[in-house]
Amino acid sequence: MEMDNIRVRFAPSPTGYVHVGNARTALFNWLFARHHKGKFVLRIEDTDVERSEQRFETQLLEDLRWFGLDWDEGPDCGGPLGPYRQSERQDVYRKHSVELVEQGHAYYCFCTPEQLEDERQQALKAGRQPQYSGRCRTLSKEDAARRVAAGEPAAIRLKITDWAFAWNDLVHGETSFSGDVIGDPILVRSGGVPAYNFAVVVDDHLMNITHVIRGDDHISNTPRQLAVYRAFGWEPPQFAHLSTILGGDRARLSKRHGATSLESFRGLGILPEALRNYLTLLGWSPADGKTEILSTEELVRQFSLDHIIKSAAVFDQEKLNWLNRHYMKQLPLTKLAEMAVPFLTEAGLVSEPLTPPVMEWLELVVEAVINKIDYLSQLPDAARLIFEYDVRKAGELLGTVESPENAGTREVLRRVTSKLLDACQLDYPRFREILKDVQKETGKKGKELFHPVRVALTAADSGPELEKLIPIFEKGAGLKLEPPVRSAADRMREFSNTAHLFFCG
RNA sequence: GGCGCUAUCGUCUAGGGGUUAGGACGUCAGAUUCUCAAUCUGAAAACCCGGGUUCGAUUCCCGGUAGCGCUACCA
Repeated sequence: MEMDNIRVRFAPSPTGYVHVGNARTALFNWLFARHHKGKFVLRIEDTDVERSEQRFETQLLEDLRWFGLDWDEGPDCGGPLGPYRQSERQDVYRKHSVELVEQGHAYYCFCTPEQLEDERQQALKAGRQPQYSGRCRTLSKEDAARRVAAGEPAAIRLKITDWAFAWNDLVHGETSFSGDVIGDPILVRSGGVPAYNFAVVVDDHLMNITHVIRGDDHISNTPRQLAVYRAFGWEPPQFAHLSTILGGDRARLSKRHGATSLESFRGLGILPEALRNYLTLLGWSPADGKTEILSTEELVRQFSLDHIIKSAAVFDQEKLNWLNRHYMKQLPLTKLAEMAVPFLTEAGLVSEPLTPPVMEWLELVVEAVINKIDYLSQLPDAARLIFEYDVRKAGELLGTVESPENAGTREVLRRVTSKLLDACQLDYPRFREILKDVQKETGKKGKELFHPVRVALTAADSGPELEKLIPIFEKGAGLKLEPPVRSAADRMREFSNTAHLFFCG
């Protein structure tokens, strides 16, 4: 295979929603270009997009950039073969379509949509192939030109003359279609808007695209496009068709399956490197067949079209989560704390100003809960027990401390509380000493000792290690945060008052 | 209806005419920890069906079935 001057493209429509399937297509193109040190071109298919929806393009580019892709030529950075927006290439399409008509490869079609729909329905009813009859094909050129000049609406159709279309698909191998299954396809709609199958071919050729890597829903479009290449006498690029991504119910992955857009993954706090790794694994595997965790550099190094699987894959959020957890743990705490800020702020757990000491403290917070979450947006919930203290909940979880059968628990909590209140400077070693003393005094140890203390301190019966929580409480209390974080002593004081620890038994 | 694409554990996949069919996520069990999580160890778990070809098919061929796509003046 000719591997010099590789040029690939990603040509999305700006809809304000980058589906993971499209993201994966973009990623595979990008990986292929980077692997071969070729060019990655971004082209916007916006012929149908309202001018007022221009903000969608901005959003699209931002999503792709967040995802970690960069492009050598595109609507924002330009390039030698622009413009890179289809809406700005209308003249190009017009010129090329007229050329085909003049050469006799295409013709004007005056059939109305209603007429065509009628024929279609009839063919379907009669069990025939619903296909354009070719009625306008035989109109004389002069006649057609006259009607067009008179302002009659006309579409332009391509004359299909070939018996068969075949190509060597880089993923699927030899693929072919018989020529008689496609009716003469529309090149330009009567409104003057070019049809997809025409515009892509013109663009891909004019932009010197060497490899077209796209979704396999385009396989059946390929013969139509091949026909356009042939009509122009252009050499077609190589094609590689990627399988579809399905949801758990084996239907195409769509919005109703949950998070399916780059934006939604970003909102969940999924790391782009995790998503890149996961999406690449969905349909591609490294040469050793075993490695699962591959950095983007490694993906670029190893990527190759011939390890792409042909069958559709079901999107598995659990596996993405697993990769995301991995990449989160790889991140330096400073970085992680920074990324956590928006999520914590939104949950109302922290507020400005986030001074350096506060950020340092947040690193401890993030570290304490990092292995309890799949992605960053779960962090506020996991860390809530640091920021909020619900004394009633603590009481409920511990049951009635007044009752006789809880005498042991009561004793533990009493002693811990008074020692905690006496301790002027609490850190974990000191806390540990206190518990040791209480253990000696009460004979309680292990779970019996720790559990009541944990519940009284956090109002939850599970959570991060007390070893991590104690310093977080103490340092947090010293920071004068808004809302404030309460110290261990403070929590115990309130608990003992509410539970009447010292007034019974 | 026609045409096309696809088919290995629940999921992502490796493999390939003779293998104990490999890895990963998830699940379950054990270890560990004050708890949950994390971690470590282990277990259960797959070649869609039928017919060829062959000494031998999960692998190659054909058919079926199922899923998906296209069948547009959608992209």
